[in-house]
Amino acid sequence: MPELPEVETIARGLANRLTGDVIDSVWLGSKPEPLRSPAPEIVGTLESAHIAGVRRVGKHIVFDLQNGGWAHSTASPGSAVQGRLRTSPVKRKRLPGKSAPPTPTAAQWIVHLGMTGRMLVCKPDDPVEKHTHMIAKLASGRELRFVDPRRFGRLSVAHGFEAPGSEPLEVELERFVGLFRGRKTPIKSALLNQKLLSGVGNIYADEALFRAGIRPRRRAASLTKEDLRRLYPAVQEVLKEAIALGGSSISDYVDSDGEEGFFQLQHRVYGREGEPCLVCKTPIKRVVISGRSSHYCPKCQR
DNA sequence: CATGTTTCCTGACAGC
DNA sequence: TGCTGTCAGGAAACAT
Repeated sequence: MPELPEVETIARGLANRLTGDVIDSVWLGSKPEPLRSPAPEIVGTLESAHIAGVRRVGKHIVFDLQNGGWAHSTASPGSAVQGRLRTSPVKRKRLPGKSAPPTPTAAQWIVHLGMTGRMLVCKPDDPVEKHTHMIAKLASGRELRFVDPRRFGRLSVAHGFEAPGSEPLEVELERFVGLFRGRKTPIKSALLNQKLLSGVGNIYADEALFRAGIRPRRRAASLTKEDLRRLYPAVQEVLKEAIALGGSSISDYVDSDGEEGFFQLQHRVYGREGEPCLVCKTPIKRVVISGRSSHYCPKCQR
């Protein structure tokens, strides 16, 4: 399941392979769930667009596009107000005083992989996998395909896309501490809250809490400054180590080259219910917190 | 607003 | 073999 390290790995792979290419045409499947922007807007933004770069923002893959097929400035801000498309992450920041921008050439294509989403760089004659929801034909002759059996993934286009929460690898300690102030929710849930930190998922939340010696059910507000001083580097270290190993592969995740990550070999609590703690041999416990399975050592974590 | 619960999805797997 | 039920989980929707 792609969290920050997996998305980072995938985005890097896509950047290496796709930067400089051009999207010639786009095919969208018939399933509406993956689309978070109106289909015509996605197609219009992507077709003829030059891929200037690919990066990760939180758990999102962001394709930076230039010279899209549409003069995108007029994509009506009010048109998607209704119905199920209301939360399109399209945000527009117009400079006050400037008249209608003549040539806004920068747009972003945002891909969230959800649980089972994959971005595959294929040859045109590669068999099209089941649950393929999008195919972008590239000027290089290759195809970029979005495959997602469970359809928790999301596609959208935006201008000035920003994640709602702080980047875990960039946030400063003071701000990190402030994120949890006064929150009655369990620290595990707070770590998963993307509006606080963008990119931490279930695996790395459990792993970071283990390294910091903090039980997942502790109320966030109850953590001492000392607790948070341990949690802060724990989160960053676990993410960095995972990125260095290409992420974790539990079942669904494969990066854009089809390679699996290896960080799952480093998991100390996640998926180890009943197995001995690697530090003290106490059996690892599993509990459910806000519907998320959470793993911890009852002795090492307080 | 903050927080907790339900819902969306399909494939894998256990049990019969 | 084939069926049924359960589980996995990110994040939006909904309820409190």
